[in-house]
Amino acid sequence: MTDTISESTVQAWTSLVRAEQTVFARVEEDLKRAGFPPLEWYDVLYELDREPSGVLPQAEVQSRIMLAQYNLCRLIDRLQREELVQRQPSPEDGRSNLLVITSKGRELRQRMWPVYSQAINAHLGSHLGAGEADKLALLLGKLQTVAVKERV
Amino acid sequence: MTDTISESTVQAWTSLVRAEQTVFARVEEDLKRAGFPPLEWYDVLYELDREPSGVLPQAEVQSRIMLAQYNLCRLIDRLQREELVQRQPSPEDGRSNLLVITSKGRELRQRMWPVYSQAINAHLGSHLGAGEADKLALLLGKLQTVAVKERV
DNA sequence: GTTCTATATATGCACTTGCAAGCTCTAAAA
DNA sequence: TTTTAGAGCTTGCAAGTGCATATATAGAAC
Repeated sequence: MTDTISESTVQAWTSLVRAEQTVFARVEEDLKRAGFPPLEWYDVLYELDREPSGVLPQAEVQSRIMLAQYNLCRLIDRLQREELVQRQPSPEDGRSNLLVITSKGRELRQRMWPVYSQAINAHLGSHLGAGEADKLALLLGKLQTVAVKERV
Repeated sequence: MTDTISESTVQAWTSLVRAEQTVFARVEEDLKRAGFPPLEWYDVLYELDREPSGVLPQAEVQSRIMLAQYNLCRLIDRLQREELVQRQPSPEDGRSNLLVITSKGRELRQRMWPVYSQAINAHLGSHLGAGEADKLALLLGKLQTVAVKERV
């Protein structure tokens, strides 16, 4: 691999970081202003609420969202303290927790969505013309390739 | 504004957040593995090193990078502790600091760049074909519009 | 010149995060 | 069956962050 990097790549990198951080901060600000918790709370509630049973092993949630294990653990502590989810010992694997969303948790997620979706529209959707959102998602998808074997 | 959001917009949002966070984490991991500090350190050193004089008011650095005021303040504390920058009272404005990069600071930035650029290539550039980086940067640029007057 | 408002920076406190290490249980090896 | 490796989760501690507020200076209004 050469030691040089194209101007285009640098440009893509900086605009990626700046755009994401800007938009993310604005969306989260809107949620906060409406009295809602941070987005990671939503992420967990979303994964559980999506399951008809409302139940998932903690490790499964772990694998779906972007949080280090110890951070998820402590996030669950907070959610549990607010009675949005519960931890239950897994009957199948003695090491594992099952996470169960409560009705209060489902209800919170449901109340958050209108504010959340509107914020996404305002800070992202409204800046893109027809077809541009799809193009953007397509390009960003190429960066997502699962990094197996990166751990040399 | 309607209460609905297009599937494309949601898709753009999720891929934006996931792509950025993934790539960012990988790049920073490479830097850390090479024994270097976090990217925000680079950002500050970069802005100063870019000035031939190596001097900028703290507020100016503030406006160029994405950090809250109090976070920049404490980041400068750390940089100063490592003798990478110095704070000097501004002769023109008694409230203001001038930040001065030291030779140690310039040298660190210079040593970081090869690792940094290679990481950007590995985790971003290499995933994109010819022209795609430009297209991506263009689309992301549309999200960047300065949010004046958002502070109602 | 005094007062009032705004800008630039810093800090105490509570909360969150990263790291390293721990505990408990599973599954494979011996 | 005992040992060993390791998966899943938790936790103590140090470091970083957000919030509200404090300090100091600048500039405008009076």
